Amino acid sequence: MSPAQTAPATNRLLASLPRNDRQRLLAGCESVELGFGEILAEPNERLRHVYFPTDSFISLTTAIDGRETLEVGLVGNEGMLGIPLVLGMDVSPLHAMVQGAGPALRMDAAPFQRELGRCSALDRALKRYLYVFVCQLAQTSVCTRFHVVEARLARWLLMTQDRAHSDQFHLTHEFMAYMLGVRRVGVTKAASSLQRRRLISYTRGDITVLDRSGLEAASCGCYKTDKASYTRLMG
Amino acid sequence: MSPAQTAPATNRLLASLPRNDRQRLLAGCESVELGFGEILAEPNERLRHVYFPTDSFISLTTAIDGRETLEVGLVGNEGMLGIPLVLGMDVSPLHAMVQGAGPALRMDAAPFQRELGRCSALDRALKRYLYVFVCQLAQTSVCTRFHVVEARLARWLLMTQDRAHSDQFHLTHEFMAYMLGVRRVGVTKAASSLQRRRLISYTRGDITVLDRSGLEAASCGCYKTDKASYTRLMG
DNA sequence: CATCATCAGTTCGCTAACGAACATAACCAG
DNA sequence: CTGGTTATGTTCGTTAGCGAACTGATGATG
Repeated sequence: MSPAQTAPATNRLLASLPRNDRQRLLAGCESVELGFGEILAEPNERLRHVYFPTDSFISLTTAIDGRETLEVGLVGNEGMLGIPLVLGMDVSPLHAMVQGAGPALRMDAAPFQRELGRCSALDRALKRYLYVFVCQLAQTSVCTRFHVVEARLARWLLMTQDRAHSDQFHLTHEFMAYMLGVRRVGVTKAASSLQRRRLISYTRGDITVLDRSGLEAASCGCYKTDKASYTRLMG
Repeated sequence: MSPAQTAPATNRLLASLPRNDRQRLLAGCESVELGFGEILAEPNERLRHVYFPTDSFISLTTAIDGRETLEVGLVGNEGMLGIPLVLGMDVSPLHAMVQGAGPALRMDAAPFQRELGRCSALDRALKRYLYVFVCQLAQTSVCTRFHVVEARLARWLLMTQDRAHSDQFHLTHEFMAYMLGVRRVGVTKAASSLQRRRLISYTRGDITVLDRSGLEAASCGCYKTDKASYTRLMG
């Protein structure tokens, strides 16, 4: 098993901007290395930075009643962490935690907001991204309500694989349970079923996607729906 | 039983704008009467108008697999239908259906977008509203995942009452089941429990809230969370 | 007034997921 | 190699909600 696809270590949102704008933005960014489990935002706290993942990705979750948790969004190199700033708000409504360790570009909130006001290409791109984000959030709500754990897990693995730019990554059942808002036992059951079906394999947190199209078939339609809305809108 | 609270027949979003801006906007609006069940937007179709409910309210839903449905947002006189236009997109990702019949102000999409570009107070107000909307959408996801039908129904009744500006309104179990994404039977069970507890009463779709604070206690914390984020951000 | 449609209540068997607890198994550090 | 920690597997009894079907009641309509 080779480490599969290589990651383009750029942020696609930034890459889509006109050269001048992009370079000015990059000049205002610093490169940082995000570590697994690092908390980048907490609900009702100020957002001090925005992050453009290049080869890392970040999980957005909501907690409730102290115990229960659910992932409501995932930010990889197709996006940005810090969406509220696009709306002129500097407080995060969500938890943001690093799920895939790796490099990202970081910019302070204040200069970022100045750039937003100045650079209409950036503003347009981020509005578009926010729109897609909201679509996917709505989709996730319904999915979470109606689809069984195995299908939801399959979808989640595909979304993760997309952002990891690799067919293998390290995540435990415990962690996935947290993201999907189910018991660890529920993930174990679903995952071992997917493994029996030779769609994935794993040992002690090392997950490999063996059969991507099989996994798509095992997932609910929500994965394809999300992907379609992304490509339609972000090209 | 008196018809309870009287409705302020204004749209609060518009009311919050500076006099000049407000009057220019109102000049561009026409008054319309929305009928129950009327469809104002369909997924992947163009938004031809925005609506500012004055004494009506609108349900935003997502469907999945053709059958299953879930309400993901509710727009009353505190808001506006047509949020994608704020992001420069003219396609609705959601179904929008009139849940509470009554008057609203309507504006064509094109002049609305011109106003958005011109009037920064409007732009700011709508961004703020969108932010609140996203917060509530995330909250709804988790709520839908973790809370039992009876608590979710209680929450939903409170949200509806807020937008109906009255302690009574007309909606069948069937309809509520559709909004909550559960079977009609599930709503019947939950509603009759709330009725036994003297929190509400109903016959053939005529619902009366008898004990609002009791209903708040019966609901999950999500109602208060939503309300808090609304008042904190929109004043 | 008779009929029909709508709305609400109830039942039955079933399933996905739950909470709790315990059982392996792999890896890690001393 | 040993004991501790982490990751996964399994079991047991319970529960909320499901699909399907049927019953009763209230209003509206002809």
